[in-house]
Amino acid sequence: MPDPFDFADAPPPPPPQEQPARLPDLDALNEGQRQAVEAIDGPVLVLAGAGTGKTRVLTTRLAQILATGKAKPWQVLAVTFTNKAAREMRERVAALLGCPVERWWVGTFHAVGARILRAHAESVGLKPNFTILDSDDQLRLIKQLLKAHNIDAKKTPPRAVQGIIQRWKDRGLTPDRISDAEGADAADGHAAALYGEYQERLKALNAADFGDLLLHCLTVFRNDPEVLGKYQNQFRYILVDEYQDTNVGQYLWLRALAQAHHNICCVGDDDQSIYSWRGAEVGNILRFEQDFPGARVVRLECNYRSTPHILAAASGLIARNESRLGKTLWTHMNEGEKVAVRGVWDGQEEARVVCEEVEVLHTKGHSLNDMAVLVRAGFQTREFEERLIILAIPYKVIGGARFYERQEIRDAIAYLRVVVQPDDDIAFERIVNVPKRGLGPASLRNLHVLARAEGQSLVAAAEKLVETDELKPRARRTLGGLLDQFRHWRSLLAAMPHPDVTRTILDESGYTAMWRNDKTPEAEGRLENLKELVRALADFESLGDFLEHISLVMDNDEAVTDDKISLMTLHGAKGLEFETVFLPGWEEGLFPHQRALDEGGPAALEEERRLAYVGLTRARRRAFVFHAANRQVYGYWQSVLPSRFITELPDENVERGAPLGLHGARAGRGGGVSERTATVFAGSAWQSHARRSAPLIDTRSYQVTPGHGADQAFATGQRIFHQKFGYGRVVAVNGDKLDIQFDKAGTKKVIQSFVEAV
DNA sequence: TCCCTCCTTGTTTTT
DNA sequence: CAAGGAGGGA
Repeated sequence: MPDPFDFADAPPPPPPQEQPARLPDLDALNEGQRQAVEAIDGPVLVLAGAGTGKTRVLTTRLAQILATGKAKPWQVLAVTFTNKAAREMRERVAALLGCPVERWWVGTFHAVGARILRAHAESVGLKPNFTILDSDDQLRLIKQLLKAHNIDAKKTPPRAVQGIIQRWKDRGLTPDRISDAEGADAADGHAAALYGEYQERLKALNAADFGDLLLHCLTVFRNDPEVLGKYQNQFRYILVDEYQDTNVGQYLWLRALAQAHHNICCVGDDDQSIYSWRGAEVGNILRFEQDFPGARVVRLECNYRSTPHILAAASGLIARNESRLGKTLWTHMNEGEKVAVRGVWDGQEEARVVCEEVEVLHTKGHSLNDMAVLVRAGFQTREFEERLIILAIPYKVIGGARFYERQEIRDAIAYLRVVVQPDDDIAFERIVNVPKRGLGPASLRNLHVLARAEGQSLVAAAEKLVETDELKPRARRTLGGLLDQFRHWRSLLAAMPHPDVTRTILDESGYTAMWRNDKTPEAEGRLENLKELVRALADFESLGDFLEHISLVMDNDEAVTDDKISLMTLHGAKGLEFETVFLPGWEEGLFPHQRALDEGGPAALEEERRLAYVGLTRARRRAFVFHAANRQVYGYWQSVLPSRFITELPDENVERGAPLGLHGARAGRGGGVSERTATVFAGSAWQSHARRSAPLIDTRSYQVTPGHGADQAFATGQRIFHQKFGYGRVVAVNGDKLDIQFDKAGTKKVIQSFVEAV
């Protein structure tokens, strides 16, 4: 597999072979699409409604720019949000041109950001080989920081801190730009300080998190106009997919890069903006014309996907939103069926009815690949899975635990990371006691203390520590053995293909054996996954390449060869389409979700409505909406009301079907039901916001430096004190290691920073 | 150091 | 209800 992030170092010597690119055929496009393709110069916003051929416009436009010679491939920057989208873009443009395109900048925001950052890492205090941390690593780091400050993880949940920091990064805010007011009310007022320290730690670890990949770019651009100028001039044409999902940081990044040529083309649909909760700013797309003066706006409103009823139902629904640019989708298609709305008794019946319909369609010859169940929340898939298993209908759950997020894969990768980059403390900590080797928190604390005092990485500290008597003999031997293994594996890298090295590492470390001895039912699958990992490794040039790839590419596309119905969340369904779509769980509290209602106000309700719009517009020919009268939430049975979105669907496009199993539900609508619903939702989870004032924590009580000897010089004969061994006298000095004759403990080798002069 | 029990907490998720 | 984390006891 070619490395999808194989960007050229910019700008390279022109490729020797001028490629025989063919001009894309514009006659196949409709009027709007052609306008969007031909408006090459200047800022352009393409408002592409669902199913209006957005990708086609984007790819044809790219092909056009390249084929007419308006720009060389490396002068074109095309950014997407997912690797899948980037891959698709590459493939389709290559197909249009009839030849592969080399050295162009097509990738996700993060991949492109990483590429730029590696070239200028020094100016933000990183080395070019910095590690990219994922959210799991981040969390680990934040927990450490909380602990170091004696901050109660119950009052200040690490997850919350992580979220706050991430949101700040989304907005392009470095720690020095957090206003006092803002810092004060986040996470008991700790967040601002923690953010600063978190960044310091990352720098010390030579690591960047996902947010940093863009945030550091912004800093580089800000501090170094020459570098910025280089990229501004290089990128003659910039294309952005899914612009409605960009956050402030991404917007600033794009605006900075587009300053020289102003040829930026953003494609998006404000009605499909469903990621505000992770920092996306619909405002970016709503404001485009002000941000880029002289911008041309092209609307794509001819829908090639859905039947008129489906389209009208979706349009009628989304028309209730206030903050939108507004589009009127239309279609040439024949009428088709109305959107079917069905009430059922409970979740089980819902699953039963849906699966019956699936079976009926399947026996009529419809492929399962053409059907999908789209749910609001992940837990909803369970009932469908159970039912599908009973009926022996093949299914796939999309967006479950991803391959690279599985425990065993992350462990294996941590081993590789330590071998490739010994300073990777996060990875080291993850595997130092996996499998269990008796190097628990106590030994680790020792390492930490030393590493902090000496400003070194854990592995470096460990190398030093095993030379001394600081550790108990057993721990010392184990740690020494582990370090020897690291060295050994590192030396293998030069001599052996990296998949073999990996297998060796997994075997020799005892990691494989650990799972082989594990009697739980998952163990076998985990071993399978490890094999799969080794197999996947063969596709990469080197371990380094592989690690870069997986830190950025967390996707796992399954083979789509066999016929299976898809189960996924509405979020996961964006960008996909199916002949038949089932939309269960349209109930107040679940969809729109109670949490959105409680926390996000009217804006959040509009986002939920957009989510409903996305769901409906995934359907080509058939859409079924379901609502149950009773649903089990957190183990309790609740009576629930049909979603307001059901009421908002235009009557003429909806067939409100035989009222199945509404015996209790609708009848009780007048009073008791809604009251009970209200009580249940009011009572449960949404008090997480209640903030109690915490006593101020005395951070001085935590001491990082063990002794005071770190920067002291010791001379032979000097009296000293050591935390563990007590008083003694220096008998020899070897650099920062001392031989001490202890009064009680005999002669020991210890590290200077562990003793203090008395 | 490890294991067990108790308690809390429950969307959506890419990179 | 169910999972994950924290804290306590062996």
